[in-house]
Amino acid sequence: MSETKHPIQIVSRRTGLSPDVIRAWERRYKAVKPNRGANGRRLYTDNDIKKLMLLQRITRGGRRISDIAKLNLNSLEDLIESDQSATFVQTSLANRPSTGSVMEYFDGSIEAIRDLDASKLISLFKIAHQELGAVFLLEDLFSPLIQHVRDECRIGTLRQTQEKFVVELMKSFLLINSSNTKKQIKNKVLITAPISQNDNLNMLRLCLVCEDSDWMPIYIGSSISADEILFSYEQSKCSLIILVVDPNENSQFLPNELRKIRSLIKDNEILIYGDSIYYYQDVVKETGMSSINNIGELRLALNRAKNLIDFRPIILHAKSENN
Amino acid sequence: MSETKHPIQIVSRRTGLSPDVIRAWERRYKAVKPNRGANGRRLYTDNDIKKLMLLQRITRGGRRISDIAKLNLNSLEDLIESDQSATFVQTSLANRPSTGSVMEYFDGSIEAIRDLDASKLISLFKIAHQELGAVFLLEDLFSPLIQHVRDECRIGTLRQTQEKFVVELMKSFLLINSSNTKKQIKNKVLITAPISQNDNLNMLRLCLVCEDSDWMPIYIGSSISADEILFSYEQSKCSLIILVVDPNENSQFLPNELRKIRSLIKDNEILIYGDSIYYYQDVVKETGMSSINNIGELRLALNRAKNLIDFRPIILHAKSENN
DNA sequence: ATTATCTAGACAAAAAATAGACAGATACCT
DNA sequence: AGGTATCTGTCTATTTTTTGTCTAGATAAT
Repeated sequence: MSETKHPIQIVSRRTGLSPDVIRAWERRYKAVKPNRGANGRRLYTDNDIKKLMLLQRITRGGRRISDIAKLNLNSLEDLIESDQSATFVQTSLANRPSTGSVMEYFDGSIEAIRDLDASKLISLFKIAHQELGAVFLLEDLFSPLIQHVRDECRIGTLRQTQEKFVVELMKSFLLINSSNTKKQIKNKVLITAPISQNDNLNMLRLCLVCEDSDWMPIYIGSSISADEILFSYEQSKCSLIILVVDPNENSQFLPNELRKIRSLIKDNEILIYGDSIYYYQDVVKETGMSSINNIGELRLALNRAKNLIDFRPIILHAKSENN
Repeated sequence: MSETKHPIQIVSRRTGLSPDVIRAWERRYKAVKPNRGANGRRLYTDNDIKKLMLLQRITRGGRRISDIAKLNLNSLEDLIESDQSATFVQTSLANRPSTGSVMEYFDGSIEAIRDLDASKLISLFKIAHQELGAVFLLEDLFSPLIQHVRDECRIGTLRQTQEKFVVELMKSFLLINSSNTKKQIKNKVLITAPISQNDNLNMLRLCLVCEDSDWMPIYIGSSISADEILFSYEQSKCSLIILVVDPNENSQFLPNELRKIRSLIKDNEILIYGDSIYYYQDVVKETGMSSINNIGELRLALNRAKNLIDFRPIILHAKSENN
């Protein structure tokens, strides 16, 4: 099958080696011996390419090309494997003394945000997370930080990009590091936002609170249509739904969307969380959802729901079986 | 059946090749042998057009026309396939020793995605990350996984929510865990996408490659306006910019946006990365940016740029001081 | 008359080859 | 440590080949 011969350009692109290097390796170490076409141009086989790719990787790992150029494919693959496993041993996490207060994290974060230095910011977050735990990380560091960045943005000291940057990182950090709890959680809660809603950071905050209240949050992101919400709710066997609404977005469709959701999910409690849900009071009442204005109310509602479910654990998903 | 014959003008329009080129390819390499009408004009069949389109794509991809002109349709399709897939899989080897465990991660991930179980998926990712390292995690697990999920989505076995779910988690995971290198990296590269572009996962993939080539990626997300890009570029003292473009999005504004960026950032090299930048060839050439088609090319460009910078380290940010 | 197409040849940019040089690392040897 | 030698990726200069484009003159179509 390897009838196809490749010109040096293609080899270069596939291997990431410059044509100069490829020729040098041939000239100096006979790493590959491509045949020539009638016109003197090199024509490489698939095996040549494979070998060059291996060589490229191994040399980037620190070996000298002269030592390995003459090896055959199998030896090279063995080599790459042993090199690979050797690097694993190296990367062990250093023990970090728990220094510093939240204030230091804050200042360090600001600096990292100013420089758009993601790795610095993340390592700060990691340390803070270890020291403070998820909830306090959010309340004591993230919240004031995002507040501060938004203020600075408004007066022009920081840029929109920097706000996006930090929000994105916080979001990802929470998403990846929030679910570290080892404790057994049985009750699941679906956290999402209907179509045209986008405040992901806030939603992740709710995830944390839920986890803190012994609920297992199922977070499926925002801008989710009614039937996707239904599907996720049934699929993950949640016993509660929290919809996050954000009045800043253009939300003329929200009332209708809420009605659609309710028509699909009839039996269960649905909480609506948002800073200013009073705009939608009427629809909320009409659809029989419970509006939640702040974290305290959320905690109360979560506990109430938990007791309710513990009381009648079986009935909840009766509906999903009719499908 | 295929009685319809096409004049050269039509062929030119359909293939994107100039009539001159089409004739030259026939004269020099007998790429196609159109019959002539009574008047001596060339009349091309649908198959001719198909072949010319394939030839066009392959030559754009770096092969020489003289090498491929005489191949038949099937060989050409194989070739385009292998070149294409080479850009995707690229670094992954056919038989890696860890295939067994990767397979387990894969199956476990599918299950977690089905259940929308974020914590399970993340802990799988974490283990895989430790075992494979960032690059192989992406190439051997994430790429096939996302491919599979998208396929399942298309045939309806998985839902849109589940695709969003896994993409979001992968994105966050990469963002948080990619920058773990301890090595000293001096050169920074800004990775972003202009307004109305959104393929974040791909961008994070580029971040990994950059890191692998000893560049420090500054990732500021997508849909960034020209002046925000300028700001980030100066603020973080990058010496290189990579713009990721995604032709799927509605991108009628892209050419103008590129011009705007170039007008703000005159002196430095700007790379454009995307699967099909051909569409924008003209603007790319006009703005003097370098188009990058695949990871191999990116590696080359990064190395070249690094050498360029090492050679003249001071001149680079002279411009930002005139402000 | 204008436009499109054809042939044949010419041209310049790009790509590839060879040989040699150079400079930053790395290794080796006092 | 310090000096020397080697390694190695890149670059230069020059030649040859490839290849897209252009020109000019002729012919046919609209």
